[in-house]
Amino acid sequence: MKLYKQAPKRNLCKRIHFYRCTIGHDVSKEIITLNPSSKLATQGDVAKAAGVSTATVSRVINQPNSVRAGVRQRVQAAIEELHYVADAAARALASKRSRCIGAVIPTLANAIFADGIEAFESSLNHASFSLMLTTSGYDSQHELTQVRTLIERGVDAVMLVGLNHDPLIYTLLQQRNIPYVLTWAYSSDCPHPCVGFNNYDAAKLIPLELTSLGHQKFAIISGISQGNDRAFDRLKGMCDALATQGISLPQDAIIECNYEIEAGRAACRALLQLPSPPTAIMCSNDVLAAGALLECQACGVEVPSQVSIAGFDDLALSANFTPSLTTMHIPFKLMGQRAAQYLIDRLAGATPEPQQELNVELRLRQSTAAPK
Amino acid sequence: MKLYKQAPKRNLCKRIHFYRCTIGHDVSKEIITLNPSSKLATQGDVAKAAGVSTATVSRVINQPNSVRAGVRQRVQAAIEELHYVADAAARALASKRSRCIGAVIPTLANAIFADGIEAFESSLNHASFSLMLTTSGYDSQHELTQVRTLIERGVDAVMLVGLNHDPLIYTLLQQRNIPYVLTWAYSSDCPHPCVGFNNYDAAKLIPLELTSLGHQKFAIISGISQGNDRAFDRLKGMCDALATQGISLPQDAIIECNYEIEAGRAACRALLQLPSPPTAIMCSNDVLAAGALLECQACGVEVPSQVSIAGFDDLALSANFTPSLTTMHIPFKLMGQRAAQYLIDRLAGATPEPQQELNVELRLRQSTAAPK
DNA sequence: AATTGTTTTGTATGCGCTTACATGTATTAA
DNA sequence: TTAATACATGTAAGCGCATACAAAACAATT
Repeated sequence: MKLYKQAPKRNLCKRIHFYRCTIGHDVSKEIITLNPSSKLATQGDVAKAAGVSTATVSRVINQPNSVRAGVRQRVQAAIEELHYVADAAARALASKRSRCIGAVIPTLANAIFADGIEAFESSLNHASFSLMLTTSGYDSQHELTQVRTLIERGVDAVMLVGLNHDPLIYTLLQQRNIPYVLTWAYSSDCPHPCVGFNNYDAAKLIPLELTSLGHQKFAIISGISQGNDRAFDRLKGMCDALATQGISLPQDAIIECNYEIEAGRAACRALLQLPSPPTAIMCSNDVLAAGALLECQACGVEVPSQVSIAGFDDLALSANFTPSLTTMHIPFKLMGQRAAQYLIDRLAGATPEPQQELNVELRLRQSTAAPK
Repeated sequence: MKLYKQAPKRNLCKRIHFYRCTIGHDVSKEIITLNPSSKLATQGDVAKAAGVSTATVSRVINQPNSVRAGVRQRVQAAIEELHYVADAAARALASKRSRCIGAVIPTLANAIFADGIEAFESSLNHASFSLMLTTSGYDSQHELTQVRTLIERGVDAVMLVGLNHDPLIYTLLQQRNIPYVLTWAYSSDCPHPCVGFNNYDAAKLIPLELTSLGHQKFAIISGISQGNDRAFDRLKGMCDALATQGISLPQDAIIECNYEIEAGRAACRALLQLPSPPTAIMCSNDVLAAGALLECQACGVEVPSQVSIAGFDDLALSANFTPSLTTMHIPFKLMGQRAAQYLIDRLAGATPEPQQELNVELRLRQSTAAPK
């Protein structure tokens, strides 16, 4: 009995060799034997051990090249010897730099922000910055609270998602001269530094593609647009592009809901039940599109023959559905890297390009086709 | 034309009322007018303004009850007046407490850790702690590096995922008396504080359920077990439980791969092509199970009639597939809350229960059935 | 009113580091 | 060789706060 129909194209997997690792395996090379009750070594201890002043120790750590090689090595040896670790609070107090960068994202759920944040964190790490991450739950007042918290924590810079924020946030940041960058969105006339893409323009591409396939009856499943400029812009982009094609959507063909798969399903269900159901459903996010697709599967509605579905964001899942999901691909990883680099450069005193637009790409896949 | 087959059960969505919010909308009530070039107010400024000493200002902030009401109000007024914000670095230096808690998780992708971390962060916030989040990429040496970084940052406590870590991590933490908690796993004989569930025991339930349905030919798609105790335990649990049923798996029926949907697909493809393909595929994670399910869909293999598929983690998506995915439900949110509470209590000087086991629950859904 | 005990407030030190400035040493040019 | 210069290192002053201890104010008791 061979169930399988098609030949494999690749082999991403490894065969197992298990029972070889036991819990508690030891991979360390170095065990420090230090009296836990004894005080931690300070810069002064290192200085004494190396026979130099604390200023020299500080220089070895912060500007190694300004110390002669012989002295530097002696200090470094003492640092190793004493397991010296600089006290971050003291450094921050004296230098006025915490080397921490704060970020406020709407949520960690759905992996919508995962790739971008992971790249952001990784880039910060490489530049010896740490990430202080908070979530706002898509609530602009909570976002303000979180920014306040980050400022109190003494972060050197802040990353935010979207263009639309309580103006007080900018006031607070500017007052303290804290660099910040907006992400997940871009606008050429944005008065703030931003790294992202134009949600409005990107969203326009989807209905244009679908009308060129011959669709006339549309519906939209959108995120809650109030307080969410990305959702708002995507929705407006879709509507405006339809308008250029002479199509205006009835109110009941547009549904706003949370970015949850169940919500996408429910919205799709409602749309399919309309007196005159759409032949194409555009979703402002892949989570919603996945919900719509799954709802169609659950109800036996054929995609794309009975209804076309398009998403936005190109999550990892989307290419793997059957039918695979047509969606807007966003270079999230690059976005995270660029946002991090912007802040790192700013903190280094440089003046990097404040508005950076990223290219998006409509990935046409199986979930969209000409209507019957 | 009515495409829709079944009646809606709920309406999670809101109708749209858009074009009412424009980018840059103003939701703030307070605009601070402060000379950006002027120095930020310090405790001394507040003290002067309120006619008290800096010690009193400090007390108003840290132990309000120890200050008489009248004085306290005067100080608070001065704080407001001057927009005083305490300097976190100075506080940390003087008090030896940063009120930051560090966490190292394997990855942000796939939302595997999202719910737990979000709850963790939220709980910390409520107790005035901030989260410093880093990722290890499932690499124990990188995890060690990240823990070192967190320690250097002066975090008050640390959260880790899994039971199995480089022993040096414990040494470093214990030396400095930094509380820590392990999560996403639990073992009654774990020598470290942990909040989680027994991956081994939980995993056993799945093959037992499937054998009771009559399955005899199994395959497993596992995460990479080396260096990942959760993956290892789940895999071992499944194998051991099968062994109790007199079933031993051939080597080629077990595939380890990364927690990526494409990897799950590829693994499933390979399994279905075996000379004697399984009637049940157990996946140690829902991402892999989703990949398996989607691969079956893509190839026209019927689930569960031709092959049963089970997952682990109960991600939001899993209940929404068609067929819906049988999987192990884990109370991730609760886990995050409990882990945070443990650390908060420890830092408050209490001695909370060091080992906390959470209940898991096998959610039987449509993707598993008796074999033909 | 005097005494004792309790609560509230002030004084002053130091947390551990960075950095401006002073000092000392090596290098170069004249 | 000497003076001028560049470079390396040391000295010492805070950074802004918490907190031990001292002092003062207040309350309770006699």
